[in-house]
Amino acid sequence: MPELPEVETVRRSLEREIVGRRIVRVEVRKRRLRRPVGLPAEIVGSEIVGLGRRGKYLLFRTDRGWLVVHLGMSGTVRLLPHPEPPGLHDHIDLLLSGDLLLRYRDPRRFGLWLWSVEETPPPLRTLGPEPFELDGDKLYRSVQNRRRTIKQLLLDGRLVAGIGNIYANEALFRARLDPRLEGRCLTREACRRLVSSIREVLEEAIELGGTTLKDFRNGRGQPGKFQLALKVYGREGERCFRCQAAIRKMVLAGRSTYFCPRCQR
DNA sequence: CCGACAACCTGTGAGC
DNA sequence: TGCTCACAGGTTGTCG
Repeated sequence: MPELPEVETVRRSLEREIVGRRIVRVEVRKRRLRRPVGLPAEIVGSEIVGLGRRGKYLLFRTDRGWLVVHLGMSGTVRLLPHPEPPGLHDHIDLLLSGDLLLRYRDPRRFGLWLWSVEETPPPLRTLGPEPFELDGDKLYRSVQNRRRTIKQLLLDGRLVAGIGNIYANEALFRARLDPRLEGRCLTREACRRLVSSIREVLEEAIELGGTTLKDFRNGRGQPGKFQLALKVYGREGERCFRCQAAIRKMVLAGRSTYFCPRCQR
């Protein structure tokens, strides 16, 4: 579910409410996520002093360390002003001072919760630059010898952080690049165009509160609106908004790939 | 080093 | 209606 714009949307929706509060109680009802949830006793009593994001990771900065959260495919975090009994798949609760409850739900359990005393624990160490810190020349250097397709390369977090399947498809459409092109086939010019397209699409998506295909919600339970602005994702057989050709769908490295066969070359 | 693929989970919708 | 199967927004480990 959540790619960079969705995680940023969640971050913004939570920040004001939670910064300055203490973590009063932690309840883990299901430890088995992507990795077993390990939250030390030290976390209880800590104060949340900031909420950041790196790629698709949410970073709760406390006065004692970092709580690192990844939402996986189906994770959601929401704030409940009044405690209510947990539902199926509500795996983790953080009770914050002032009786605010931060509740984590994750049906597929691909999410990640870990505590770290450093800002950059292992899963973040291999992450590539934020898309907003990337430039065309840097992207060009990292794809120029690669035989994998540009679509696969965009999905590789070691190259650039935060881009998932929806926005990889959308950025390639905007840059008018065929997702099947091998990385080494891209010109410097194409890389510059692609980086601009990535930035644009991510910024617009953040502006619209992310994409809600099905169950994405921000911390206040509100859906995003960017699904209304998608140009190719999920539009197989429909007309290209630019040239009217039929949008095609194919599977690339196991992921659904949508593109306009006429515009993207 | 690189790339392909399986694995980790549950829910849902299509097709029969 | 009910069953089975493929697929879904992500990451990581293994193997060749």
